[in-house]
Amino acid sequence: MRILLVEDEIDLGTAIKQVLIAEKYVVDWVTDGAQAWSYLENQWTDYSVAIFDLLLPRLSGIELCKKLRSHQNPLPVIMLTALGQPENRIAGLDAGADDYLVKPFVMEELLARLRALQRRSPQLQPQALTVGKFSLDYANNALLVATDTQPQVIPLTTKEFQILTYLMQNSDRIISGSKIRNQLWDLDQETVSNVVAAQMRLLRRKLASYDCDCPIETIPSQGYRFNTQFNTQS
Amino acid sequence: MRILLVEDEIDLGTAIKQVLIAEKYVVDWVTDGAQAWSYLENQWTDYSVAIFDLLLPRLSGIELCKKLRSHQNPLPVIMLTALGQPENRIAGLDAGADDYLVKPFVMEELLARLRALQRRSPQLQPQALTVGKFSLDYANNALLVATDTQPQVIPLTTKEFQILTYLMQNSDRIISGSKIRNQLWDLDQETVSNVVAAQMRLLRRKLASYDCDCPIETIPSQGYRFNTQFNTQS
DNA sequence: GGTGCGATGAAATCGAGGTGAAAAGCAAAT
DNA sequence: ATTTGCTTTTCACCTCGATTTCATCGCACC
Repeated sequence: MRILLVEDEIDLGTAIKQVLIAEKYVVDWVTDGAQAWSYLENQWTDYSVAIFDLLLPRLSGIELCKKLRSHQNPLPVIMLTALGQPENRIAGLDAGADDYLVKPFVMEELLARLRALQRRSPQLQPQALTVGKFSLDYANNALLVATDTQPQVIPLTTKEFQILTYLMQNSDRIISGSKIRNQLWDLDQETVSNVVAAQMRLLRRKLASYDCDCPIETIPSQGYRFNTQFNTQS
Repeated sequence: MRILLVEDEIDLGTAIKQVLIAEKYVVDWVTDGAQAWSYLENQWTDYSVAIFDLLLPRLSGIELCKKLRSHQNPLPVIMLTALGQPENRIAGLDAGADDYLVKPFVMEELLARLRALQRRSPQLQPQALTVGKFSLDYANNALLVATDTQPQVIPLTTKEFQILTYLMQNSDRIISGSKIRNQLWDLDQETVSNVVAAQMRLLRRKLASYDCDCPIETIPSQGYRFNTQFNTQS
C-alpha cells in the first residue's frame, strides 16, 4: 500500500510518515504541491491513497484535488488541515476529497479513516474483450471459451495474448501478416522473419490441445482473420 | 437517491430530513435501530446511503453497521453522533462506517460528505483480508492458515506482510513483478534488482517450512498470482 | 516444373525469475 | 560504542519456459 503524503510542516510530516510506516504502508513524502503533482501525473497507479495538506507551497491541496479529478483520477484523497471551519471542510470535500481531517488530530483516527477509505478503494475490475464465445481475460492473461457449463480457461503467453487481442479487436476482418508484425514486434526493418507464422502455429496448437476449434483462419497471401461465427467450410 | 435516516431525536431528525428533501433526496426516516434493520434487511438495494445516529433505541448505530457489513452489504454509511472523542470515531469507522460526523454539525457539511460518498465506488473490500484458507493478522504480523483444528500461525516480516497484503488484495489476478516493486519499494530509478524474486523465495521457503502449500504461483514472464483455489494442474 | 507463401518441427537463443551465499542494514541488548 | 541476531538486498550463477530462427515441406497457381 503506497501512500503519497504531501505535508509541508516538517514535524508533522515526519510524525505521520513514521506512524504510517509502522502500519506497514509504503510512504512517499513530499513537501510541496507542484512536486506532488509531478508524482501523481505519472505514476498515480502506484498509490492507493493520497494525503494532502490544505495549505501547501506552490499548489494547494484543493488545487491538487481538483486537478486530479479533472483528469478523471479516482485516487482516494484525505485532506488535512488546521482550518476547521465548516466552509473550509465543505470546500475541500467538494473539490473532490474523500475525507477531511482537522488538525490537531489523533493518529489513530487518520489510520481509521484510511482503513475506511481503502475499503472503498476502486477495484479495477478485470476488463475483458469478448468476441463470439471467446473472451480475453486481462487480469489473468487467459482466453476464456464459453461452453455449456463453466467457461474453459486457456492460459496464454504474452505474445499469444497480444496477437489474440489484436485479431479480436479486428474480428471478421482480414489482417495481413505484416500488419501484425508491425503492430506487435519491433521490426528490425527489412529482416525477413516468420515470427508471425511461428506464433500462429503455437497458438493454434495450443487451442487444439484444449479441444478448441480455432477461430483464426488463414486467407492465403492476404492474412489472417478471427472469425466471429465459424466455421467457414469443411 | 433514496436515503435511510435513522435518528431518534425528533427535532434533529426533522431538520435533517427537511434539508435532505430540499436537496432532492428521497428520505426514509425511522427512529429506532431495530426498525432500521428491518428496512435494510429487505430492501437495502433501494438506498444509496444510510445515515445512522450512534445512540439509538434497541440497536445502536455501531451494531447496525457491523450487522450490515457482516452481511456483505456495501451500503455507504455516515455515522452521526454527539460523542466526539477520537476513540468513538475510530470505533465507528472500524465498525464499517464510511464517515463520522460529530454533532453539532452544519447541514452543509453533511451534504458535502454525502456528495463525497456518492462519488466513491459502490464496491466494498472485505474488512479483514481473508482469501481462501489464508488470512492476514494485522495485529500480530502473521499469516493465519485455516486447518481442521486450530489455525496455524505463521509470523511474518514486514516485507513479507506487505507482499502478501498486496497479492491477497488482488487475488486470482496476475500481478507483474515490476508492479509489486513499484507498490512496495522506493524505486531508486532504473536499478535492476531482483528484490522481488528474492522476497518471494524467502516467503515461499517460510511457508514451506510450515508445511503449507504455497498459494503464490509464478506465471513465467508475466508475474505472480495468489490463487484462491489452487491448484492449477499437475 | 517453378514460384510464392504460409505451415512445421527441431534447434538455438533470450530473458525472467529462482537460488544460495554473502554483504549490508537495523535495532535491541550488552 | 559494540555485539548480536534478524531482516533485507545484492551478487553471481542457473534454470526453464517463451520466443525466434532455420531448414524444409506442402499446396495453390502460373
